[in-house]
Amino acid sequence: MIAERGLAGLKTRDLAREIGCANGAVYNLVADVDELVLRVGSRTLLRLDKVLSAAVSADNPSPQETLVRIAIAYCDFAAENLELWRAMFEHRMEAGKEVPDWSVHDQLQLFRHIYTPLAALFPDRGAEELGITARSLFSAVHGMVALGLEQRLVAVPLPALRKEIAGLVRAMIDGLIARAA
Amino acid sequence: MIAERGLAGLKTRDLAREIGCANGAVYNLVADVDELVLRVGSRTLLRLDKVLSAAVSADNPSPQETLVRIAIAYCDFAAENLELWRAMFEHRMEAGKEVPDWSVHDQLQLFRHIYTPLAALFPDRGAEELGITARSLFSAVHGMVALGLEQRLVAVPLPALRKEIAGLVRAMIDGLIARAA
DNA sequence: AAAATATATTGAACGATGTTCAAGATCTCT
DNA sequence: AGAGATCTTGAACATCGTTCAATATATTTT
Repeated sequence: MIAERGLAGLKTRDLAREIGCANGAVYNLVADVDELVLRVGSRTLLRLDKVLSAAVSADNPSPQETLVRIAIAYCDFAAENLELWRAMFEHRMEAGKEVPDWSVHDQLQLFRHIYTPLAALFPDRGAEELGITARSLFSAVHGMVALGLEQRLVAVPLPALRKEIAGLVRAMIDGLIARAA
Repeated sequence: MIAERGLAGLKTRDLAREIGCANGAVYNLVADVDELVLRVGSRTLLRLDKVLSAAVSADNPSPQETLVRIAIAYCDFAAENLELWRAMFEHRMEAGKEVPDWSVHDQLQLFRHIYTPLAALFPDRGAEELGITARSLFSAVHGMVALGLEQRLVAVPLPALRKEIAGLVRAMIDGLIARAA
């Protein structure tokens, strides 16, 4: 239902009807909608993980090229799974509640796709520094994808967006290498 | 109320009580909450615009340095106006409704802070190409600020975030110049 | 096989929320 | 002062997520 109608289009009553049970029966499977959304998010992250792995496994590209491919694959996945992907970032917990550990874990899991090639590029750097760099790289790419796929402002065609992202990643890596030298 | 309790903490009844009028009277000032949020957003954007202007007006920095300062100022503004700033990006229109022109205009207005120094850096490029580059730069910085200020995952202290952003902007510009040569 | 216990399902009801609207109050202009 | 326009009120509506006592089903025990 999220994939078809977006996060805002997910209603427990519609969901119950689609499943074929009563309103209240939804709460036998899930504590509340927060958990439901997070569970869907984890499935989406798992599919994303496979896509990212597949994006580099074919040949053995350089760390730089690996990072570029990861970014492009991320962009493509977001475009092809727009609503599911958006739901993960649009969703906010009910006031006061924390994101459960299993969900945080599933999110952090994906950073290894960025962390590993970064570590190969900068063997001298510590784990914490690499972690921050990985987060920065991801955030920047994520921002470009998020606003690029939002039709609200300037509309950018997907091929142009992919090219922009590739340029950004290459520029960031070059910049990091230059400052390391 | 958005600044204090966040976008999700804005309720029309509380608002009416705070203003000192009946529930329904809110709708004499505003068509619906969507408009209310957008109006608040426009005020926030106006304040942001002033901050960005002030960030470069003192001396006369190079275009590169100007872009770095704009990015840092954007980060600082977001940190100091966290809920108001978040509200602008978290808010989604009611299903089927489009963002009104005056709001889109107020949003696009800010791009000149990025566009102008970019145009100085790349005088040969056309308006459309510059527009795309400006959007990319903004998206990348916005992404870093958005995820950086979100405590959910890895917590990054503000000074570290500012340094990361400055590095990203410099790297992107260097990369753009290198490819232009 | 029957009774007893545990579990699952139902759908009406609750509380919160955005929004509407007829009735009443207030203001404005002649 | 009176007529017409405008504003204000607060009850009522529709739509949500969520709860829960009653009912139905499944499992275990005797």
